[in-house]
Amino acid sequence: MNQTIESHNYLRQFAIKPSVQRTAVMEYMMLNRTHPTIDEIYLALSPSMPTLSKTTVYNTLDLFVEKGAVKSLVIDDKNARYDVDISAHAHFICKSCGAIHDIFDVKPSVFQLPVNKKFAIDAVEISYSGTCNQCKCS
Amino acid sequence: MNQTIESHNYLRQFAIKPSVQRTAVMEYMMLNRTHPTIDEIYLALSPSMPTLSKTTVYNTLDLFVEKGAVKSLVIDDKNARYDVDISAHAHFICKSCGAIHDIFDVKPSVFQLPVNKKFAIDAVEISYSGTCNQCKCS
DNA sequence: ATTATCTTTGTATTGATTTCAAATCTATAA
DNA sequence: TTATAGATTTGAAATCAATACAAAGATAAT
Repeated sequence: MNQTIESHNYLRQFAIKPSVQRTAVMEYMMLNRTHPTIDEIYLALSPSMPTLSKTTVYNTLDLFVEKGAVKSLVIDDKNARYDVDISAHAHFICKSCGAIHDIFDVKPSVFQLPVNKKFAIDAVEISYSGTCNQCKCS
Repeated sequence: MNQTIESHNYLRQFAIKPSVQRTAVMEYMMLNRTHPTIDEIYLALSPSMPTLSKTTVYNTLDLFVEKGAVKSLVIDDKNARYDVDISAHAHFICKSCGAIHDIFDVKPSVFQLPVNKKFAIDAVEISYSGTCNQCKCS
């Protein structure tokens, strides 16, 4: 399968050994760019991989984050979210329905890391919140 | 006590009825600007208020956030954090020790909310992460 | 003083995440 | 091929922050 090969290669780029489980998780991330939770990934893959364990999904995402292949988001206070798009962009969470959306039209300078004498800053997360139109109009 | 009166007045400004518990929590927040967790607040007040319930601390902070007297932070994936400083500023979390620090020297424009057709954006949280000097040098 | 309302409390429950040891898989050398 | 070491996966149990909820207590108005 084409997608499988793509996720394979992507994993290799980050020095991640592509096991069946890891490839399936990465393939899911690449096809579903919805900032999924562990549970969503597990529930989506479980039918076609009945032996998959949720612990494996936790382990796998931890590894992906450690290797820099995906970013973990803390925007949602209920669950950890994961983003396969590691480019500089912000996120919006609808406080009503919980959906998370990308916000790309943010000035690049916003993502510049400030220099600080007390801390070595190496990452920034920009999280907007409010209500999405769908929730607003219902 | 002076601090008690101050927190009293502060609560009134946000239309929060100042009960004994609410005043104690707000007083703690004003004297300890360390972005405490629910547990930290509870453990700090518990000795002098033996009947205090942790549920009350949860209820109280929920109310404070709802009324706009404090901001809740999602920067820490382990616990909710609360900040009595509601002015526009960013935060830094040390991934080693977990401490959270204010970052004030961020350009004000960074806190401007983008206009978006799909969402009504009404808040932004800017979270930096890395390692603090204390952790780096030990 | 009585009643209605608001607030606090404690217990029980939920649910995400972690821990951990056993089982399974993979790669390589003998 | 077979043996073996190392890496990965699995499932069960434990942890712990957060929530739900109903009873108890406090407050304010009549």
